[in-house]
Amino acid sequence: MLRISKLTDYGVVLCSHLASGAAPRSVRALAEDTGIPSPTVSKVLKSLARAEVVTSTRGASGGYRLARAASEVSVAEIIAALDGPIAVTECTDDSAESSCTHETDCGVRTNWQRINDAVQRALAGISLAEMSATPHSAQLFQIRRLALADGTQG
Amino acid sequence: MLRISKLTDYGVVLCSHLASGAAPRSVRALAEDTGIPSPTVSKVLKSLARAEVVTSTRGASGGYRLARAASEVSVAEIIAALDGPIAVTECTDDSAESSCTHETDCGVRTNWQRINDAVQRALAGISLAEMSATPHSAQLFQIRRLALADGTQG
DNA sequence: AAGATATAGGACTAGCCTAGTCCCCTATCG
DNA sequence: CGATAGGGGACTAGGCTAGTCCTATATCTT
Repeated sequence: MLRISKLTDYGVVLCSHLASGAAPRSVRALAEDTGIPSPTVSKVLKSLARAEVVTSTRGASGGYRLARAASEVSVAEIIAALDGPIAVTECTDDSAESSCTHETDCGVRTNWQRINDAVQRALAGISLAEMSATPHSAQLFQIRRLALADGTQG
Repeated sequence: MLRISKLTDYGVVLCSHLASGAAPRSVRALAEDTGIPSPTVSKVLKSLARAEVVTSTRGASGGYRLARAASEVSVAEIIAALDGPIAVTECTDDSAESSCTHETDCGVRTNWQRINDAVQRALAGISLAEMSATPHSAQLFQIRRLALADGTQG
């Protein structure tokens, strides 16, 4: 299915909500806004905080904020924070290369790597600001930034 | 992880092997060549046959062949045959839209759809012939064809 | 015609991973 | 000092993936 996890989807939605205001928002408030159960909201934001996508403030009237401007946070970052590094196949993963014992036979491997890079590049080129854009302003969503041609022809 | 399933990976490897010759290859022979257990090889090829990516010949000296030239089979097809339609999020899937009850709130949705299309387009632009290319001929692998700019700005 | 070869289709199972929950600790504000 | 809010991690249930196996069917060879 080539599908990202639900938690990652939540992450994008939550960050998108955070992008709409500068004040820290509590887990509870975000849970109410998004309909995502609060323990799950908490879990997602904890991971995002560790990846320095969001920052947290403890104590009364604390909560979470985006660590940077929405335009400076890429979708790829959010995915990486919650789902681990983007690896389309096991071959393209950092670890566990021993599981594929016929790498020499496997001419396919290098090219999976390229596809992986391409997908990575695509997701890195999309900012949270663009993801948060309403459908009405979809014209502002420069899908052209997804173009993968740049810099991959080396 | 944004990862395709192992079966899909196998599918690409198997098709890649099939691309190297015109004669039908049996499950057993392919299993020996690739190191993939033969029941699994069988399962994968059955799915690919149903999707008309490969054709089968029964009986003695039968086996599987590519249904078309390797240059005419896209990676996206193989993924779709084995993993189902490409759907990065649940929102972008055809069915089960009821699971997301806050679609109106969710400005993110339309943009996931675009990302989905972009990934789809990327994978559709890569042929099996290109995937099968050895690393040495990697320069022939026109990653430029991954460019997603074309036709997505409507 | 008979037997060997090879796929078709589908049922079934084990194991892993995701999603979600919960608990206790620490920090900050009033 | 107490209330609020996040930090960290353990734990569990469910679903999905990967893999196996069995029987039926088609084709070739002798």
